[in-house]
Amino acid sequence: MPAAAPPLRITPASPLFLREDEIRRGIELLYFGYTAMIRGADAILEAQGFGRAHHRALYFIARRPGLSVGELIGLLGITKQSLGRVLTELQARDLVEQAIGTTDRRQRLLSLTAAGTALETRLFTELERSMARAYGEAGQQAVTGFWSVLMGLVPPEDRPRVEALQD
Amino acid sequence: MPAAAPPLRITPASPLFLREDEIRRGIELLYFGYTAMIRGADAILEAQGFGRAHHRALYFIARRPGLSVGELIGLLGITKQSLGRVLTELQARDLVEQAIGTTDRRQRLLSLTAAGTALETRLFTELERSMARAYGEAGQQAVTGFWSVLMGLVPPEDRPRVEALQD
DNA sequence: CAGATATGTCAACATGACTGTCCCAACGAT
DNA sequence: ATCGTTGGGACAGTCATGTTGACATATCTG
Repeated sequence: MPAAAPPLRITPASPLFLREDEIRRGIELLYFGYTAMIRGADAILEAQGFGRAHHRALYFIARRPGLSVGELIGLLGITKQSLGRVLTELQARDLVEQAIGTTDRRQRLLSLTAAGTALETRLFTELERSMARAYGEAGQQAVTGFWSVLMGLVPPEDRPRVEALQD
Repeated sequence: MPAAAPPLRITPASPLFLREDEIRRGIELLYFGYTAMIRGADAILEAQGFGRAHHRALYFIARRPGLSVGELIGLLGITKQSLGRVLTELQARDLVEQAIGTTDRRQRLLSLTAAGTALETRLFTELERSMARAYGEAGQQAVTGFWSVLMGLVPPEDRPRVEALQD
């Protein structure tokens, strides 16, 4: 059972919820909410000499162990040169390891080492703290709305890739 | 009246909506949704030789005309040196102007020129296109949930600053 | 008047993205 | 079996945007 919701006073969207004011409210909350959630992990990363780019790579490798370099590039939306540096550093620190692809031997399938899993868990726990508090304050129904709007922001052609993360 | 919602199949949050899977879903949707919304304006910015930092400054100056440099620094969460470079460039291009503070003459109150307003409007229209589509697909009630969760992500001590943007 | 505050500026540096190029190994089809 | 394509790695240079630190100036406040 979820804890009783503390009083989070949110003005509901009006029937005219496509007015500029309400659009701007969404833009601003998305900006501040996103940066607030991310910020929690920054101290851990900095202590390790890593940045947010390393975090994103760790996150998706943890989420889809055995994914190929190309798939990770697609998820992150960056170039292979940009990812290359990050991946090299994570491997040098024994947080990420590669395996030769089984069906296609050109592929390098990425996974976390035990140390990598440990770090990713610490980072995830930070994000989880923010997100769980927000979910708990807002309630189950609000969470569904939150997901709906965010998925609506993703261009339809990119949605399958996001859905595919959900097993 | 809003257009009939197209079929946006979103699995609702389960009663156990604080499980790791559902937390991860929120993290991922927040990441992909945020980047998708932002991306729309990038082409306009690049054509002008600007980046996202310029966009954020323009956005908040448009939102709160006459705000001081210190207030803008607080909203953006960056140092005055970082903002200084951005602001200098925007002023050199006659998009932003300064006025001496009325009650405190040390303050520089920022506002957009006509050209600045024109550019900000173009950029906003891009964001609005994404956001309005997402709102429309998800519906009024989902928008309220979207706002609730995002506000819950913002640390309570930072919430007044976000609320203050809503007039 | 003295100290604190708002802002500006110069310099050095770090991160993380980009483009462009070249390379090699492995796949796939002819 | 050769050949074009693909997955991945490596090197070089550049750019945007953030950081710290130090110092200057004008103005406010006690």
